Amino acid sequence: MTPEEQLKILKRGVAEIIAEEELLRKLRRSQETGKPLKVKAGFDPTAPDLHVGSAVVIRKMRHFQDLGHEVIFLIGDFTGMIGDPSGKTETRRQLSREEVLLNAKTYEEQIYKILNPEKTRIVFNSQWCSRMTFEDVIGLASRYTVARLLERDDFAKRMAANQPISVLELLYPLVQGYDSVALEADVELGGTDQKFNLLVGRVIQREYGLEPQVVLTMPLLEGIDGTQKMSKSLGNHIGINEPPDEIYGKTMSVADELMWKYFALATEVPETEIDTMRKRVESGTMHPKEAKQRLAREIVTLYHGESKALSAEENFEKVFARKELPDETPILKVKQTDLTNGKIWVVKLLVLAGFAKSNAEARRLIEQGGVRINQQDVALQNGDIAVKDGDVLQAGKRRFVQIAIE
RNA sequence: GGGGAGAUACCCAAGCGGCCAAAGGGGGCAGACUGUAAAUCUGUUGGCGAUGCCUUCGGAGGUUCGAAUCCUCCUCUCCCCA
Repeated sequence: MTPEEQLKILKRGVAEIIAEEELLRKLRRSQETGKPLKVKAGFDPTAPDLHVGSAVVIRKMRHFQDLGHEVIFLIGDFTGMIGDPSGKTETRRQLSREEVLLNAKTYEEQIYKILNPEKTRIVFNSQWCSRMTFEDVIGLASRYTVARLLERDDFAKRMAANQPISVLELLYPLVQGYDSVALEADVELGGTDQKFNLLVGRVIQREYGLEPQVVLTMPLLEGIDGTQKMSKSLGNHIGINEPPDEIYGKTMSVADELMWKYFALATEVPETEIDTMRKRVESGTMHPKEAKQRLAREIVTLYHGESKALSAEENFEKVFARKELPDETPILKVKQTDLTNGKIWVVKLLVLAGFAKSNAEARRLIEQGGVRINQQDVALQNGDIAVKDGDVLQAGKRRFVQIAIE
């Protein structure tokens, strides 16, 4: 494949390439010398649950792999092990060596749903960071100015809003840049929110006498709430490890306007095909639901295979279109000792099922008409109710559990 | 080093001696409407088998019949000066 053809594939879905000519040059050289490009992307060691949003970058890594390049999956364990002493200790607490290794293992299990294990190198930045002397650190720090660090958008905003910025945070971009030096990266991938850090990497590499990396940013995918970027902590994510029904259902709840972005960034459906669908939906010859079902199928197929995708679709239709009970529901084991004369307090049952965190919350759920047993509404006045094997408890529209007495 | 401002529930933010489990907004959850869309509207959003009780307003003490509100010390943040 010619470098030009490679470039075309790599350009799909990207937000920005800095600089495109440089990438083309690197691709050409790679082909001439037979030396694959080193493509690096960094990941936080604290969040081992990958979702469709974080997969956008990983999918792009896969594209590089398929073109024969070397992909380096960098886990930023060094910074994670230091933690950030400023402000919110909870969000950036210090991780132990064991935790980091455990998280790394979890990453491995997940990324190979996307990446080719044969062509992936997993590295930890503690490998070189922890060996740096204070002298090395001073040397690194002297290569960048505070003014330039403060150019970064969120730093600038926080300065303007009189919010704290720790020196460590200021150092993060430099550490990340140094990673590119240590790895001699040719290309670094990241979300558009990483653009600043990725660019710092170019400057630092040049300072250390290396050819600057090409920076390739991917658009951030909004979560299922449709407004904020997908993230686990915001709870608007679709995890790639979630069961097929969950992935399917969550995808269906994405706003219509957003589904095209999902198609482009989260699936491999050819761009021309996406365009055609979009035109058909806009002209009214295709129902938006139909297009979105295709989307949901595509995404489930990527992580669970086609047959699971089809059964997820069938289940979805059954539960939400026909309002029937799903084929399979999780089992809730109710102990004989929880029952009095075969009865149990509804409120307690909801807590037992994990549908409410407290009795008060369970009460509210019932008062608001969100609870059903075998499709029958339950009221608070029902008090203790008789339950038997096979009864199905439902909270809200999508949470079901089947009771098994033991 | 000196001076000033501030820390309130998941987040933002009002309250500045009792009427405060704490306004308002966001988010979440539930209901209606739908294509489980989105948007919109309504309700709800500390705990307790509960017309009452218990725990919450950065932390620890204190004043008071009574403290988110007043005092003392501590921790953290921001601003101005050096």
